[in-house]
Amino acid sequence: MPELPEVEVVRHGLDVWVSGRTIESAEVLHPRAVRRQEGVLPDQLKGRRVESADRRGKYLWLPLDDGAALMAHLGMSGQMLMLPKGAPDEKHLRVRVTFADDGPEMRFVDQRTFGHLMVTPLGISGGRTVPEPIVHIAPDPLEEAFDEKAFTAALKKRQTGIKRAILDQSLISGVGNIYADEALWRAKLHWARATETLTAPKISELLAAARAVMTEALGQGGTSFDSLYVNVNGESGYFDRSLSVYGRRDEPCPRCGTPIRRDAFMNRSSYSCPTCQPRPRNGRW
DNA sequence: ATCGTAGCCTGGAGGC
DNA sequence: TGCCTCCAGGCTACGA
Repeated sequence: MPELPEVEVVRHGLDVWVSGRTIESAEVLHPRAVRRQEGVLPDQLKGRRVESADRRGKYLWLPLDDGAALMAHLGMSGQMLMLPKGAPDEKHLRVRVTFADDGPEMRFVDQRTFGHLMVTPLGISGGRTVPEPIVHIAPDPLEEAFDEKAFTAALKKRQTGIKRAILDQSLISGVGNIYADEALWRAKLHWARATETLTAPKISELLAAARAVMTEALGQGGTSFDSLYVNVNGESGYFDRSLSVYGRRDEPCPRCGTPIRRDAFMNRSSYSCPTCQPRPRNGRW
């Protein structure tokens, strides 16, 4: 499941493989794979040169030489793959982009179709140039532009639980269910802890934990539970071995040995240690 | 404005 | 064996 570290691995791969290349054609094989302007995307891409590959949170984009950008969100199962021309099509191939040279083509493959591509103008947000549709999302914690004081102030104003808050991309971007659980465990915070009860030092500790776990995951190529997350060469990451709580129901807490619990949360799961992360008396869901 | 939830989607796992 | 239900979960739309 691609969160910030996984998307960064893909971004880096695209930067290496497509920067400076000129797009020859684009082919859309599934209508849901392109949002807003599926019919014109091929025309918008044809003949454009890719400048680089950029990212904020879980969004990545390729700035183009006409000032627009090809933006991608991988959703749950999206992959960006580089493959030689003529390689057999994947079962869930959604978009194919070919280049005006002999190098590999770029493919957007997505089993569950939660991901999408889009050609969009660029705008300004948080001191950076980003695609217009995502100017509302906050900087991610690995960005220079991330403003810890502003984040702390905004967080304390929220009337909700801490996990719900850090999954809100308008407060902090790039954190998904896996790294939220890992960061909360490292900071010894229960997911339902009311945001307004957190002190600035505790928020700072949580942020440091989020940065640390995501940086470590990046160093191991990201987290792959199944074949759904892979880099541009189709290779899995192996940070799943280093996860402390996520997906480890009933396994011992690496810190104290208490069996990890799984709670239902927002129609999905939260993993935590009952001893290190006691349930707050006045928690919020 | 703020907060919380349903629904989108496919395929693997597990129950019967 | 095959059918059924559950589960994974980021984001948008929408209701309170």
